[in-house]
Amino acid sequence: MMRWTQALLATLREAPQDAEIISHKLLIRAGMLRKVGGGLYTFMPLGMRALRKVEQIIREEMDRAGAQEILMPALQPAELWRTTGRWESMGAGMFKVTDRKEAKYALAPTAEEVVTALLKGEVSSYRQLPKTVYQIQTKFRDEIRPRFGLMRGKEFIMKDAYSFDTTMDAADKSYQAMFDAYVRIFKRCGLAAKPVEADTGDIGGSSSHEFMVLAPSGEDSILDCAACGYAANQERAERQSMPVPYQQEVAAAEVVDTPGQETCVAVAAFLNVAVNQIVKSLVVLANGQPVMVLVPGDRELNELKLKRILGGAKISEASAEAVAAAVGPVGSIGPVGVTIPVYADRSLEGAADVVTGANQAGKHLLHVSLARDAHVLAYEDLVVVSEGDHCPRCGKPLAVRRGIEVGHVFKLGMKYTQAFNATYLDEAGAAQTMVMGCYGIGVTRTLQAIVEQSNDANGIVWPAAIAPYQVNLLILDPDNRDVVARAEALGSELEALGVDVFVDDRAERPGIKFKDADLIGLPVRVVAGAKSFEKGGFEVRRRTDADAVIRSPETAAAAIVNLLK
RNA sequence: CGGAGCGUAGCGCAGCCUGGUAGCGCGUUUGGUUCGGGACCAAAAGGUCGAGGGUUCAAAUCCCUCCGCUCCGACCA
Repeated sequence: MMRWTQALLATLREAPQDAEIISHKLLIRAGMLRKVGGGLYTFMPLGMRALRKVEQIIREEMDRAGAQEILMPALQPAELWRTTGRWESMGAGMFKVTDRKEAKYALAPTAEEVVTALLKGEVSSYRQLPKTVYQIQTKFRDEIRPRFGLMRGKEFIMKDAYSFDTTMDAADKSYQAMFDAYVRIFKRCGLAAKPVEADTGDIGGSSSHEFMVLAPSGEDSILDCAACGYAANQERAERQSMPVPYQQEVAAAEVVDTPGQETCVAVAAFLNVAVNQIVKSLVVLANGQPVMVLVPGDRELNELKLKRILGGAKISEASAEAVAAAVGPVGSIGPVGVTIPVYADRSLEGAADVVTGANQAGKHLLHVSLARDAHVLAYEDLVVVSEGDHCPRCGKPLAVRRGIEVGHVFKLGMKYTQAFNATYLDEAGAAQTMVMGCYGIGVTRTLQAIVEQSNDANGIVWPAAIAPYQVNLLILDPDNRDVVARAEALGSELEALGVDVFVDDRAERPGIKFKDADLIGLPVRVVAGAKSFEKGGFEVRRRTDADAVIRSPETAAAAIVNLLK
């Protein structure tokens, strides 16, 4: 039984001005979180208890899925990172430190290298596989912009798990086991988390899913098909491409003056044609070499898709000078007559009467047939999928939603095990490379996502499984010995039944206690006061209920336990 | 890093434009009246005005430099 008068707890009537989203404001106001610096927070006692609840659920489900908990150091020798080349490729996102002997270390942003080196040493036979290990540990990332409290911090707590298998098929099973565990974890946390297809990013590997909590404040966009259940991160989302309508060759390409018209919208208006009759030509650098990409004039290029098509090449923006040197002046470039490689979105396949830049300042070409007038290396899905596009599976329109990424599962294949030469001997005594998967949950982010998804105008509404305490016992007349004695008796009875009780024993007016109880958001509020006893006992109310119910001292504990189920 | 804004008591803010005693609300402490949805009265504590430099008789206020924080874009659990 924790008593407020003894707790390190202060609620705030107003939110600090640097908190932007509701969950951040509420965690600060409810005294659960305090800021230390940008992207750095202290968990106060109440917040700490909620965090431990999330961790415990994760532990239980990881263990249930057959994973084993370990703890690796957060300080990782640079040598390990050099083995995979990520010492360089992680770039500025990784904190690097140097010891007194000038040896370099990474502050763990993740642990593929450490765990792969570990399993390489521990596993030598197929008989020892599969193995999945996990840890719950502080991670460090030098985020360009920490944001929204715990949502994106420089330091955060992550559950990271790693699976090692003999074959791709076996690895798929391990992946599925983790996927299923994630579904259970987020469900037990009271979160509606949606698995969506995702890009693998710098971690690499063949496929991955993110677990997204839908929220307007989320940083990711998700394409969602209500008809068939397809869901994907916008970075990854595909679409059924509808060919642009201009399929008939009508005339030879013809140069027209378009003075000062540089954007697709402007050129379309100037020439009095639809924006999607304009072909948007972009030049980007792939591993430093210029490449042209064509998309319909009303579309955006998805650089990640281009990157995949180009075999993982580093895509970067080309300067206006570089574009001018490669093809022509920015604002008037096009694929006709260029010598650099040209890729086009699938929807442009067969486009035969479109407008492109003429690679001369202030001039465009009418009636361009891509097949006749340009040399397109490949037609691929290259655009950012947006609201209303056709679902790649069923063709129905897709909706765009915002999401908070709370978990991410990856099939890594042999990217890391190959780099470390992490092999085992198969039945025939031949060395084989282990197949790997990795699985992350942002624990601190998950905690905040729970608050983001579960609150009302008065404060937090903790799901019972995560709440720092289950019961908030308000003693309205702390000077009344009889009231205090009966409240204490109920508290002890509840604790004996395994219910965590928080007691507001402050000498404050009732209104203040009610407001604070709503703000802190424990699942059940019990009021003990002279008035409640006149009415027959304790007032019991769930955080989500409109009204309280009177329970006699004899029946209160059982009734409360029942409410918590 | 690019763009925008902010930095004055624990929290929320005013004062700055037009230089001259550092203020308000909440919170905190003490006393009193109150007491079922953020009471009232009285008294009090609490401030390197983000830092450094400059202008000036005089700087929270004007100028310069730096630092920190927040928001919008590229990174990600």
